[in-house]
Amino acid sequence: MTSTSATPDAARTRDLLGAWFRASGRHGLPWRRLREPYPVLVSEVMLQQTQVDRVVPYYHAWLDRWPGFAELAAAASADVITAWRGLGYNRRALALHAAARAVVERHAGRFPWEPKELRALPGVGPYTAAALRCFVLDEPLPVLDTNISRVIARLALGQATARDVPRSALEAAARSFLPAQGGRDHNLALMDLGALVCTSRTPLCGSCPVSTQCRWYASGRPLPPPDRRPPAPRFEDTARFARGRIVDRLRNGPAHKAELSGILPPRHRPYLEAYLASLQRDGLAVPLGPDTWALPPG
DNA sequence: AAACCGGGGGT
DNA sequence: ACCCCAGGTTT
Repeated sequence: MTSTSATPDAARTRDLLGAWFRASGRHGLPWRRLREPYPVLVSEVMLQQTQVDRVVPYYHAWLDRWPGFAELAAAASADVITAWRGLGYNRRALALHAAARAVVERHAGRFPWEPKELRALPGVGPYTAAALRCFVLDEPLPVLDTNISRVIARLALGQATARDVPRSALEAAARSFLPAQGGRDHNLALMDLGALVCTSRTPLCGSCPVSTQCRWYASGRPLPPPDRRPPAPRFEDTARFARGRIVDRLRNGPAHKAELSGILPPRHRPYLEAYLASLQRDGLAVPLGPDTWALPPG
């Protein structure tokens, strides 16, 4: 069939995508094309649910302070949490710290590339494990982040979003486009296309290098089915907001419970004990005395 | 499968 | 006001 085919041609799609990537990819990102696992792991964990532009300065500061697994493993938890200020999802900082210690202590400083051991590192799930092997070792693997998932859902499956597509279907479709060898530039191209052109809200199909291959474009870009989740509560009313406030105060040093209560909106104050217990469970706070709390020293 | 986990920027 | 983001872990 021709360009009116119902399904994209894999080789043609790869070629068009590759040419676009060489001309328009985000080649300036500092973690691109590095072949060592440490800086790539740092970038990947920082990029979990945090946008690229905000990660860049943190990435540089982090590598400057802790240039390798050994240095990070030797750091104090409190310093790691403090350096994470502003990135959000503070448990990721602890995971990265614990992963560095696992590499040093459990794997004798040798990065565990075997999938099972890789996935056992704290903070390394399906995406990050595939990303590390693909971007550092240049292996042809499906790498399904939110951007690539959306591109594959549209291009290969004709869906407006990846929301209702089973992961197995996304994997199979992504695999069908992979080159026989390599794969780093291919997946980076898909990722950049999703970030720069095939965006979630207002995709720029007029500027898309693979619109002629796209099933979603060919079918007139049908809208996604309506999302029928209940509306989320105001962020200021969530435990996440209160926990974030507490951790941010502890970054300045130990604090008495009365002060911690004072920095919370009144609506949260009855739950201070519960918030502190959950933070202690997560390793983000420890009691110093009966009523004084701090970041974990270890 | 669903809930939980922060914060900032874009629209 | 609402959406989005180089997800992972726990239940």
